[in-house]
Amino acid sequence: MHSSDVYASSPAMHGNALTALACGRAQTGPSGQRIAEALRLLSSTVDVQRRLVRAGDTVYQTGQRFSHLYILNSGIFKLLSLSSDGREQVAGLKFRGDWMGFAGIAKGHYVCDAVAMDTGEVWAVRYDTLLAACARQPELMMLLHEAMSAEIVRERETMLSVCTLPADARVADFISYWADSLASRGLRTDQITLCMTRAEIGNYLGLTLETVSRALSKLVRERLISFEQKGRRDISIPDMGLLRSYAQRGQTAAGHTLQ
Amino acid sequence: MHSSDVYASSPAMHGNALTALACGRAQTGPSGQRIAEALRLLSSTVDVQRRLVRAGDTVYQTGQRFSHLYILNSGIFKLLSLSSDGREQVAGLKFRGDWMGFAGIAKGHYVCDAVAMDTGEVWAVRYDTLLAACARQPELMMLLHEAMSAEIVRERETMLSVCTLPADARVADFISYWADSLASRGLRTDQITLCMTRAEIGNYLGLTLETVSRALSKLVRERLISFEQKGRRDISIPDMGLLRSYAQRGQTAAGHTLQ
DNA sequence: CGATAGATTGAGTAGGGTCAAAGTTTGTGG
DNA sequence: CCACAAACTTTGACCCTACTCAATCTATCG
Repeated sequence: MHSSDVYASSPAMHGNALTALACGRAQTGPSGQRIAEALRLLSSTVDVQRRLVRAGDTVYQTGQRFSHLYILNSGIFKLLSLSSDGREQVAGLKFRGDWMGFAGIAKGHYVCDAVAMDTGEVWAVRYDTLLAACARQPELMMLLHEAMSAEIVRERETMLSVCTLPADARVADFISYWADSLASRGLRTDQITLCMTRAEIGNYLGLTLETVSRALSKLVRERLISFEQKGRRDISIPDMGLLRSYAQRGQTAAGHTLQ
Repeated sequence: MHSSDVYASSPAMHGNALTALACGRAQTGPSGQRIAEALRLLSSTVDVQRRLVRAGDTVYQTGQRFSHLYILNSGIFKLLSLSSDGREQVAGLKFRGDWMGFAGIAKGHYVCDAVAMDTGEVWAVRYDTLLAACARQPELMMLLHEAMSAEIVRERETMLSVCTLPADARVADFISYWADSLASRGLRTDQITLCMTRAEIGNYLGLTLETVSRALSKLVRERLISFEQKGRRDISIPDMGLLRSYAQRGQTAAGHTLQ
């Protein structure tokens, strides 16, 4: 088999297009099984350094010299952007199978803090080693490119949400996104735990914590979500479809029936 | 020279970190000379298909099967995101040396329209061919990764701007970004031509066209920019530093002296 | 020269920010 | 095990920024 055969049908081969269309939303990463495959390929091809983390642990920090990429095996991370003038923002959320540190490639240093929001395990891979391995292993290179591409896709979706949706819909969209992220990793989505404070969610969505709180209360009132007893971080989603359509159409859908 | 030597110092080797720190803002791409080098490397390594475009021409459209990446040799492009429910957004701006189509890698189809806003020339490269070439040419692979990484960085900066800045500062930040993009390609920045309507700028920044217009008027009043006679698309920037600090600090800086 | 697309500006409004006061959880130390 | 503190959340009242609607003005092009 000549090497060019391997590349020939790369995008279609993995069937991302179909998956994405089917669920009506882009995926931060490949589906559950694909993630497992990807992790297996990675760990069998390059030397990974495993590290257990607990909520609050930082894997890398803004300004540190770029050297490794990190792949999330379990747990949930947030990326914190810090601008030169002190503004801070949650720039992204990472789940199992996601990569972290891409932005460092172009700059030579990390441009975010990567902070665990949960116990979990990250794999560190030296970037130079990875490049060398990619040259030998086309599948690995494709994997890497898909991961970077997926990050670009996700960031655009976030932009679209932030720029075009009113507050309530933005929060609904956020919850849908979180649930989809879990779903594409084979986890339950009827009941999810947001391991973020209202302030963090607001920061991520360009809203204040009060507005997030009000939006959540409104979603509860409209029966699109409900809180579990004891603690307001466990959310039940009776009908993902309803929630998602609310997010997409702004409050128009509910607006003309209830308000 | 063994191939692993080539990878060893990849990020530092290109000196992006220094450049970025010096100008206080991330670059969408490498500096003028580096872009020329990159384009030379690309055209000498893989088979590029050159295409001249005029304002309004579309290079690829949402939904088309992904097959090529596009590199901008001259001109300015916008990327248009189109969500399933009809919301539309200018998702990015592309200048000489920038790549287009990355988001298609993960999805198998393009997720934006790429539209020329000016006459220019784009180079099309088959993605499968490119992958094969990357395996042989480490420099090419690094180039590609840096371009994808730079896009991620830029998108994060946009998010930060959109989520944390008031309207006037956001517009100021946008103009600074445009000027920086030109500067890093060796072009004049004291006088620039925004080839976008107020509606497009507003859409990109999550504002209405009226708000953009008012913000521009305000910037003129505060002498941070001025319009050229005949046409309100040619903008003079007497002092980039002032404009940039206005963008970063919101209107606080001007607020306590003028208002 | 009119027609059309784009830009500016004003007036009124509403969505979301700000400030403030309680209420809930979680965690810690006695 | 309880009490207290600290962190987080909710809700209300008020206000301001940016959106909406509308009129007018300016360029560009046939």
